[in-house]
Amino acid sequence: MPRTNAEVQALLQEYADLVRISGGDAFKARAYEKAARAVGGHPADVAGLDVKELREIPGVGRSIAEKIVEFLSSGQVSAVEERREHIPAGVRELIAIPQLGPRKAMLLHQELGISSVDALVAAIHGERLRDLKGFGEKTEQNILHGIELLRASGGRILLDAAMEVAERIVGELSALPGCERCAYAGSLRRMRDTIGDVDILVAAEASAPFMAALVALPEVAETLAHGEKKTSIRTAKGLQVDLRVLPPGSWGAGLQYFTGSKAHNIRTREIAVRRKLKLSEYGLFHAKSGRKITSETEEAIYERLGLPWIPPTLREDRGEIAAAERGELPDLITEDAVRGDLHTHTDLTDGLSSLEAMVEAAAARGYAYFAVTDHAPDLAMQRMTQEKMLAQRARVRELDRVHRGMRLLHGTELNIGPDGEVDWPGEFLAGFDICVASVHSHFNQSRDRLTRRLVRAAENPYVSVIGHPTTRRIGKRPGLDADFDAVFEACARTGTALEINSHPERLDLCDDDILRAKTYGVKFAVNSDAHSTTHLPYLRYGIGMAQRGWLTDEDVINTWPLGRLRRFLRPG
DNA sequence: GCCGTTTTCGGCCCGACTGTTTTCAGTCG
Repeated sequence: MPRTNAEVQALLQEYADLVRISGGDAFKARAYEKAARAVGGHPADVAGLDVKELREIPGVGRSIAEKIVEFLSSGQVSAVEERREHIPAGVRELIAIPQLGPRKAMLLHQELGISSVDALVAAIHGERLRDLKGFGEKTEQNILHGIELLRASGGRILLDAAMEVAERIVGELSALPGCERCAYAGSLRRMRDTIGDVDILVAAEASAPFMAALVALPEVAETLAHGEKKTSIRTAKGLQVDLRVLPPGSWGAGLQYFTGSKAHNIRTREIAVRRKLKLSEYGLFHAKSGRKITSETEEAIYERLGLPWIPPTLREDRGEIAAAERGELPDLITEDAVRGDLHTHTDLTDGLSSLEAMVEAAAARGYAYFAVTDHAPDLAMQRMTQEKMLAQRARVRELDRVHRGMRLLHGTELNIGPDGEVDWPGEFLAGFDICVASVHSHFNQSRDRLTRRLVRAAENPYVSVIGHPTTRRIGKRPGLDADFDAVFEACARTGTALEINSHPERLDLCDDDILRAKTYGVKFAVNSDAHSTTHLPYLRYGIGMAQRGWLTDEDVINTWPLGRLRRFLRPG
């Protein structure tokens, strides 16, 4: 997504929140929210568009277009500033807590003067909430639980947000004279699902110009350290970025060291010690003489430790060293190996892009096949009908004839009901090329019931893929409390694939689940769940998760040729 | 605030669940 679009999206969303908190017109708030989403999913950069061009974005009318133009020219919007004056930023933070919405947040502020999460926790412990109208003991407990959840992410941020910052900084620093190498390392290079801080490495003779360039970046809110070897900043959004400049000869050792994980590095250093060597961020040395053996590339360092190069996504001390020693590292799936996306939406339901635009964007990514899987009617807000689905199918078949290089599959994302049932009867499901089925409601059922529900969905002959199986939303909602071993076993038995949903807020299944599921012999599908053409590239994050789960092409059905995929999708 | 093949007003995605009420407001997907 272009950076400006993301900024405008955040601003419009903030305005929507502020309208809601101040008790303004709910429809007005919704209009801003809708426009925020539309700008976020708009394929072209909004920077440089005028009012007339902006109004062509669906959901953006005169008033919002003018606010966007004001933002583009001055960096702020007076209407937003005005509302910010009346509502402390801390009050808006409160609505990030699950179970706590704008009305309750405003009541807390007005009645108890609460304007931060900390103050809220103190008020709950002082049992001051239960006297408010609409609050009770149970509400206090729910809010506390929500805060725990929010804090469980430990201030870590989502993978895509960190990636965006890191790639932009790497781009800026790479362009400076004297830059021999530049890359991000750390948990971002290992593609963990959330990121604590961003580590950036530069190989250059002189460090000062790079340090100066980092602190001068526009998104820097605070400089935490500014030295010769290391400089740290914090961005306006609270993300810490550490920059280290290494002598070009130490590049490989530095990259290996700062990529981690800590546990992986401990293992590699132990191997070095056994070989009477010493490994540090400066290189691999003879323990006794201190003479340097190598430091220029990661490959050379691993080689001198008697190991093949280990992909960063495996460096978690989960058996990768032993596998490397035996020459049994998996031949990991790559994004290039993916032949098509099997879970995407259009503006027929809650997507932002038309069918035609989604198909164009998929073709541009070089896919051999592409499935359109809009929501089924039990997600009531989508107002789906059989007639709408059949009309879409007819259009998909037409487009399929036009796109000779790419086969289009017509599918749907079904809702797994409270007892494992899905939206439509078998006769209608038989008409789809692919059915993904996902849980979208009743998250708090008992463990037994949730398990039976998912198993029953896997046993449905028309269901080929279980979408975002745990339904977690990072920092917002934990995964379902079900017996997933039973679910994985059922999927293996019935030939139902488990999705690796690539949306940065989901990444579901996550790496640990994938590793466990794989032991049952399950197949997987790495999908974007795109709701806009701009979301199709999310696939890279799902691929990261799949690599962290040690998956190969063979494990993932959407790397397979179309014929083999179709046989897998066949009901039964 | 947006939108329009019932078009410049009067609708706006709908339904369920929870915890608080005693007939409903707030939150969520």
